[in-house]
Amino acid sequence: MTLYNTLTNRAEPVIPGDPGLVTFYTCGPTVYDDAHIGNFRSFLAADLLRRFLESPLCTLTAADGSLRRGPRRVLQVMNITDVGHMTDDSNADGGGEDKMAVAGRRIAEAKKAGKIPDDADVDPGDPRAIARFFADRFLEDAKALGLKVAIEAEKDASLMPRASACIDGMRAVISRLLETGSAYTAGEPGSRAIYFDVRTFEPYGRLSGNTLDKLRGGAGGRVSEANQSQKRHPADFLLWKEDASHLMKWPAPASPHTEGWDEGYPGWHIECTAMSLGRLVPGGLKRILGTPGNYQIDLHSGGEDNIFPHHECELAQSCALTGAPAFARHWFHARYLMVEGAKMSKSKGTFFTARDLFVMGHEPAAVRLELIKTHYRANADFSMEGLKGSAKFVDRLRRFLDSCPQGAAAEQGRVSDHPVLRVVADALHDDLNIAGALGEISKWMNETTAPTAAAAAAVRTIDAILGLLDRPRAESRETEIGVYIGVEPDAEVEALLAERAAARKAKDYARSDAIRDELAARGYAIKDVAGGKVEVGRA
RNA sequence: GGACGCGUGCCCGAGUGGACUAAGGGGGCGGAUUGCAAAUCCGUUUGGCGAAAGCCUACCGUCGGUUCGAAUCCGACCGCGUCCUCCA
Repeated sequence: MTLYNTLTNRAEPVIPGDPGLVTFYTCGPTVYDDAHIGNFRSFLAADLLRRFLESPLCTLTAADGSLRRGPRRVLQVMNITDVGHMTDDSNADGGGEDKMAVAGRRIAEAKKAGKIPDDADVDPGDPRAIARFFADRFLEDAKALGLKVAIEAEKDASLMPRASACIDGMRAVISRLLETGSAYTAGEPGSRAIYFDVRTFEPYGRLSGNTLDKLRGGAGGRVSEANQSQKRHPADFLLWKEDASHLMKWPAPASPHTEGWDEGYPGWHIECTAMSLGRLVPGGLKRILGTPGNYQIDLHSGGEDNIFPHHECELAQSCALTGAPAFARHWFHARYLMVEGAKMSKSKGTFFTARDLFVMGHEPAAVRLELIKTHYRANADFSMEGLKGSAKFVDRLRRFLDSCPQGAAAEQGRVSDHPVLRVVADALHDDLNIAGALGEISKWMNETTAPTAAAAAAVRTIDAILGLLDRPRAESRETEIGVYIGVEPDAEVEALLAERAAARKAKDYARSDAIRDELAARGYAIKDVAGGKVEVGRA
């Protein structure tokens, strides 16, 4: 399989250290608000890649150049950032208001406005409770959308580590960086800082193209003069900040340089080094700190905005820690999501969280497909029209599978040498060409008028990658006359349906059509189904 | 100023040198079905002529170039998106 590698700016074969086990770190969410569909686009792109790597359809190159067919295991870790980071733009290096504090205010306001139930178990004054609240909601959405790492984390919570639970690891890494001279301390007592010394890491800038000579310090308008002046180089980044006023704080990393320091908090980049290497390298940080070695992970993913500074800095401090020539073999970045042809915007009403869409009645499988169906390296356009198309595809896939004869249990989901699997695999091997694969699947379903048990097996093999058929569906509730899908049965609707049934019986079609219009005006779409019942959904 | 990704038909999106009069989907239009709808199925969707078979004729951001041949390779330009210490 070839995949674009941000580190080298070209599509390259994916070559894991161990062809039977791919280690994959995905930069996860910061849980001070609900994740929006743009966040999920990047997580789902990583999920699609992960599912393909696990598939029997995926062939990878081993380090010795031989080809290895799947299936294989993917050990994927996704962090949850629940340690507040600064909000004050002019003070991005430290200071400013803790994001968790802002989230607390938002929760208090949401409760007042009735958006979150009053009895919701969250204390707006407790940052840990806020983080837990949003982390739980994130996991619900992630599982609904089929993020495999979130589903697995139900059984093994270590796959989605909380930053707040990994502070010791970060402190140990920082202590080591101080010890080896990759980091230094600066500042006045009470607000001292530990910075990474970028000039000690020669390849700095290789990932993002922002090499030290090209960086235009402050071009983003987010650095403060006060902080910049105490650094040895403007690009040096924060590893630790002494700040006893911070809501979430811990003892400083142990070091001769930090004696007598007050409590503080870790910098933005260090958590991912601690959690990725800590969870993905066998033996974890203890082994890395104890025994020198070429410790690397296979894949690292995130959104395009993570490339700089986050991943550049993470790479630098990780390599400084391990002494290895590389940190992640392959860097995978998804581009931004647009909505209705433009940037997501709250004022234009094009800003959606995943749960916004679920509440609007869109099923998770359709949302998932809409978010994965565009190549990860293009700006995808999320549109309501596209979402409808995605829902249709999901329905078509379900109906197709239902029309297949049920083969022997052993046949189901077994790897088969089916022609459609070959063309789908060809597309996905080529830099994860999902749109090409979906086109082939559509064409195949059109051409297959008499599906066999082998076709069912092929669909299951494909769906293990697409992740559509196992998603939760809208609940349906039956009454005497109606079948309510994704909406609550309602007495007024019932009365209208009964009246319409009577009108139709009397062939008073003018009246029956007027009732349909009336229901549409109230936001209900109805359709007559077999057995004389009426299906009621959202318009 | 620097680094990076992208630009395809009404819309979304495959295609990366010859099978492109451009896969697949959506939408539109026509038909089957339905009291009418919805859903589903079939056909159609550059423009011109034609009752029709068909004939002529477009197109891949723009302009150049390479080539027997370009959506595909090269150059310049334009546009969209991201980053240059919050961010997927």
